[in-house]
Amino acid sequence: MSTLRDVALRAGVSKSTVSNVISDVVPVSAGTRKRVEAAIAELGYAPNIVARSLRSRTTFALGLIVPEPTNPFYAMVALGAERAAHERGYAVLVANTECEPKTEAEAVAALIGRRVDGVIIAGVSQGSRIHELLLERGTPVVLAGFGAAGDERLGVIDTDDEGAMEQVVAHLAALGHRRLAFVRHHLDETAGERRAAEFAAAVARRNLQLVDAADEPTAIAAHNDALAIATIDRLERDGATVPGDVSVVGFDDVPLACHHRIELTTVRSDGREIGRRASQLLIDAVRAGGFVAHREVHAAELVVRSSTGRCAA
Amino acid sequence: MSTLRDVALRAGVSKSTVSNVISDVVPVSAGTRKRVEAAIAELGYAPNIVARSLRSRTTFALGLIVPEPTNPFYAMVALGAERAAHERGYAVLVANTECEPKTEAEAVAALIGRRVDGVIIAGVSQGSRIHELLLERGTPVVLAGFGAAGDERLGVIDTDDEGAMEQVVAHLAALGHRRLAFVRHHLDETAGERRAAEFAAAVARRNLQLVDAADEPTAIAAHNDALAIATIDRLERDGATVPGDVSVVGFDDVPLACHHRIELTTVRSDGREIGRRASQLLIDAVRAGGFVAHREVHAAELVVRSSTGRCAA
DNA sequence: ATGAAAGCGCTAACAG
DNA sequence: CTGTTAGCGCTTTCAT
Repeated sequence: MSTLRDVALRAGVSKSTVSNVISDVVPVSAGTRKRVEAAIAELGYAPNIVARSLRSRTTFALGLIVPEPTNPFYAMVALGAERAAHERGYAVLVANTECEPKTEAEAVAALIGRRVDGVIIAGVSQGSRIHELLLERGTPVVLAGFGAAGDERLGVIDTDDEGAMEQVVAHLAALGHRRLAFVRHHLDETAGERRAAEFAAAVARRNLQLVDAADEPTAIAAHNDALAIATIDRLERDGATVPGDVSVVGFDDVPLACHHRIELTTVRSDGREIGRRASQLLIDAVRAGGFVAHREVHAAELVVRSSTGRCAA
Repeated sequence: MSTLRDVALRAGVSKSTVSNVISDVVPVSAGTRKRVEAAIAELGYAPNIVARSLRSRTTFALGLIVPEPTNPFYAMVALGAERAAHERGYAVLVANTECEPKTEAEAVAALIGRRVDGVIIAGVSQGSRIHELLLERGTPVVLAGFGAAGDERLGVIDTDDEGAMEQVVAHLAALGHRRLAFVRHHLDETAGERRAAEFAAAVARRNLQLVDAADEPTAIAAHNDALAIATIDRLERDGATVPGDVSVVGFDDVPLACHHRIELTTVRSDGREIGRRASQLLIDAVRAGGFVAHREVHAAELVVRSSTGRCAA
């Protein structure tokens, strides 16, 4: 593997000159530039980013913490974040935590060791303090797809759970439902916490009844589509019909939600855009040498299909 | 951010001694070790992996090229690979290519620049030569979840497409189907190519008819579950029934395949295990300082559900 | 416009 | 068992 030195020797110039033609910030005469470029091509030289990182004290690498890679929503967030990062010359170190606090801690330690310039967190276990650890170290952090109280230095690209749950409950109320339940994922995600709370708040605003899923609700909202579909499965295996006996609403609008055998009423959120935006804001902050310190909320839209219907009760 | 030097100063020892207690390969007296560990803890010191990489000429980082992060199968491969890598202290740089040759090329260039110790390719566009580029540079490569002709130096963790397609066609033939079709993904994946070929071969072995999907087959096998489910959708929207008029078989056994409204007959493959194994073999090869040069085929099992039935024709 | 020299933070001989 | 020394490959003043 050839180095700057090899290229310099071959082109008959100094290392600094080669560095200058590559970085293209200090002027270089047309002639030497040609010679250097020829040498680079002949040797198949590729700058060693590791050495550059050590010297420049920035790695041009971002960390990405994903709670459930299997959930298409997070896959989209990761996709958007990763593509946007690469477009700007940043690499992405991915850590899938499956919401296990131990794995989260290890992931953060690894990212710190590798001196990533910033970290995108797409989801964490409840009560996790990993973002604080990072901020304390001076590493900018952006939360993608969920919110968090607190630290001003944090970047937050959030989904409008409040607005979404308001739409969901309004829709169900309009269909005559009065006994509503919310089902959450088994994983300890912070996102689930808030979404459930917003649902409960919307239910309370309308003086409807919030019941347990096992307690014969006429409508159930799920934390995500996978869970909604599993809920339909369970209900129908138990002999109930959807939406005849019970209406079900999902969240995310995964590709399969529109399948005509499912026709899931759900909330559409644009994971890819959230990921892209998170990456963009993070890189802007890194370049400016500061934290992200910015919050924005992305609208989520209710998509009514056939898993919800008039309340029979 | 404190460095080795800071720790050494604080503990009143040399940098090498600190390095020795960290790497734990050269013996260090219990007393100095205590003092050094105390200093590390007090300073919150975390070794700079970038510097270590530069010096040791290995980055403890793997590249992972994913064609479609949205497909749960690839998500599982990525999950398995990433977790196995982290367990062994390796970081993972992910590049989602969406099977675009240009993106693939950029991803490989980025991985080379960052001097990853090895690369896992979970899928590439047809005719891609990126693995050769990597091997030429001396970087070990393993293909996860698909095969490729050629290079002895390659590692290949493959799915048994031949056996799988044999099972699929045997199942369909036993149900009386004689006009069979295979539908592929729009993306130019190399995997799709071979699976279609193995399907065609199995059909030919039984003297059945291979027809176009538009040409009224009584059974359709799809390259993956998403496609199979989309096919069911299309058929039923067009007024056909599944499996009444047409039987449909998928591939992968994604979580939703077993939903009772879908009950997709499909082939189960263990993406997570394939990813895990790919990582493991790659790291073994990296440590041994050579290429992977190993192929293995993971069995895939037909799971019969209700999207296939007796041929009505 | 180009070159010489210093050093990012670490590991690895080699002495002692 | 511990310290000294010499770089890994690059960028970056600072001269020239």
